[in-house]
Amino acid sequence: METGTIDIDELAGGIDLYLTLESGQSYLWTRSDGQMYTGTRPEDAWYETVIDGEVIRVRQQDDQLVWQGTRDVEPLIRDLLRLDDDLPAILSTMPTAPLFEHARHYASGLRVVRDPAFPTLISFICSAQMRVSRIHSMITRLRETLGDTVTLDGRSYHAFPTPDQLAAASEETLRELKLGYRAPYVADTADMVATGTHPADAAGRSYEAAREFLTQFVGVGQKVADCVLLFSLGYLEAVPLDTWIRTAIEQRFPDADRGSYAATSAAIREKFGGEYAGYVQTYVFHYLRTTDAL
DNA sequence: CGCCAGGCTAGCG
DNA sequence: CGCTAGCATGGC
Repeated sequence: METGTIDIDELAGGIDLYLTLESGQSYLWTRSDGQMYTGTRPEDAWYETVIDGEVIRVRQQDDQLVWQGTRDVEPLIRDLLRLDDDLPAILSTMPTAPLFEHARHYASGLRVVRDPAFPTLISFICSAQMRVSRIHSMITRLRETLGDTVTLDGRSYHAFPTPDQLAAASEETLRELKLGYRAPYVADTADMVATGTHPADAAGRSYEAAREFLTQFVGVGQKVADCVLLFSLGYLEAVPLDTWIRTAIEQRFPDADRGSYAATSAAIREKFGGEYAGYVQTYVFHYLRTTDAL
């Protein structure tokens, strides 16, 4: 086992690990105390996952991120948590309205994640009409049932299934894992990826072309595509229009409602500051979802 | 019991 | 193109 630390003071804008991993962006981590998405901050608990075949354990202790891994996973952590992002610079693009001020203070230290593309694609296909905590349980079941097992220090950890592993599961199996009507979407999309069409191939295209590319996957509309672009492929301008943001538009930005998803999306992207509108949206989403601000 | 959750697809006009 | 019924599941 390798271990190490990352000084939070050296990160521009620091980090709040709890907010970053429990704000409904990433569903690939679990908490060693089993209290994920219960609204409680971990005290001594670790966040744990398997990425690229490596076990990663990380927790926040005072002014450090402490990590353990099957090898030196610090570069992996820096990549996954976007530790190189200059948070103050990004948040300085937030418009000056009370909603944004509240969200910025409420979620101070939250970083947008950079998760691997295939798990993100499947996670957000599963997210349709589903609460955050339940998306996490669905994805955890997929990992524990279908993914590789990797051990660290005598304990087992589970990777998200590969496209081949997920494609090999029947729709019936996926329904037993409580995916509901999303089971055939996941099965069909896993099959597409296993046979050569990869979501990461959306990268490099213009934002709207990348979004269109992703909608070829079964169960992926424009909203899910925006989530993949923002939380995996680094399109920080992508603003997913979910029910929370739609309610906020209705109540606070009614003039941004242009009817279609694409037109409303473009309008709200400007309302949210443009280049980093998706980053801003992630703060607003977490603020709205976990308070009674609406 | 009804309502809602990080929506999408297929079928219709 | 836009509109809508139907779709699983569990917590409140």
